Amino acid sequence: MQLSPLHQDFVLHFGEMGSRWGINRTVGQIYALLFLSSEPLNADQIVEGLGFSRSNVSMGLKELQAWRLVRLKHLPGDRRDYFTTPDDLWEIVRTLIDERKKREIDPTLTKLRELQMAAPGYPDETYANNRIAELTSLIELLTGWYDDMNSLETDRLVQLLALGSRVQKFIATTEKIVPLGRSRKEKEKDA
Amino acid sequence: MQLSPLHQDFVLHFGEMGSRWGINRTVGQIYALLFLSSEPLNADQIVEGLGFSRSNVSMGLKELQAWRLVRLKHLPGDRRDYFTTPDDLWEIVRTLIDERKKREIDPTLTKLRELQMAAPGYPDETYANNRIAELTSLIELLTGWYDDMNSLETDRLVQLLALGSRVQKFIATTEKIVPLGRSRKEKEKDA
DNA sequence: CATTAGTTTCAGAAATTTTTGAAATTTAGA
DNA sequence: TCTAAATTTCAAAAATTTCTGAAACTAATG
Repeated sequence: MQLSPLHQDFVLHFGEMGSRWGINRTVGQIYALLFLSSEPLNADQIVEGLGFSRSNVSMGLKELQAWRLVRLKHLPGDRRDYFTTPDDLWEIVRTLIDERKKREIDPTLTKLRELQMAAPGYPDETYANNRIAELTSLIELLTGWYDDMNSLETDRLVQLLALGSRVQKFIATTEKIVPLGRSRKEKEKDA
Repeated sequence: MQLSPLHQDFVLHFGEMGSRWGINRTVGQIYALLFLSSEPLNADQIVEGLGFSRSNVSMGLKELQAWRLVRLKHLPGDRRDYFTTPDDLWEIVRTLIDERKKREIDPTLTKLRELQMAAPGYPDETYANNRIAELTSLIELLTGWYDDMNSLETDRLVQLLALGSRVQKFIATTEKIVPLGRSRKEKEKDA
């Protein structure tokens, strides 16, 4: 399979960007190829298209599966594995963010909480302990918000994204009419 | 300067995570050390604390400056460069996201737009062209939303984050009373 | 149960990135 | 302008990551 110039360009770009996204060139290119392909592809077709060794492609596919970024398909009367990317781009985005959060943020949050537990053992390091506490609650706010938004249906999510910072103004102007109800939980926290 | 166990633990963690965040171990550790330090540090103090070579620290500091993640300070009567991280964590988060966006997303958006321009030249590749168009508008929605949110003052931003997906419900219930005004621009687009 | 198409593993080769020490450059003040 | 402290550059060494080909493994089918 000879790649068209369009595919070529797209695939090479994703390969180059791969390293910035914390995946390698091979994985980036394989994903790009699958992303543009209307039909599922098997490992040999990928080898043909990209010119990597068979084993490299196998590794790459394994990594993409670990990231939950590709789906495995089987064609009738063919026992080879075929791979696709989800049709729904929002599903891809959600997976991508979930997995990056899992790899890049969760371990740090765990470590920060652990350090915070140990803080009384370092009574002289007030500044450092404060920084750690501040960082922890900031990350907790952000990840909590993310979990919350992630629970929305895509349509609702898109609606909010399109609204952008105007929600702010919206809330401000309507608050006089319909007071912004904070949850009971929050009020108790403050009290 | 011998690092306390608290510093040690924090610094080593950031070093390890560095590779997942697209920076290297040295850079991660230098940043962590500066982050916990109440006072600005000069290169030699960092060398002492972390045990890297002087030149490695110099490179690392240069990279952190390229990321706009450290500030340069000068103490009176001392011509060495001293470095700190901003007191305000939100400033750090904003810089971090801006820079990652610049490195990880903007180049791809540029490439996607370029490919989209060229689409009429590939009339047979309908599926690929559609995928590219869809991906472009999704990324544009996300980055547009981000730019918008980024323009908010921190207090407002925190308010919205704390509210989370409840804005959704809030909008839904109040819309009957105060209709959700889409901007004129948007209405014209639809027409 | 032997064959064979398909896939994975793994040790070493190749490529890339990180780290270092020595030399070069910069700059503030004598 | 000269000196010396401070910093940066750069080529090579060290470490790490990626990639390959050969061998091992797996499982469907005759």
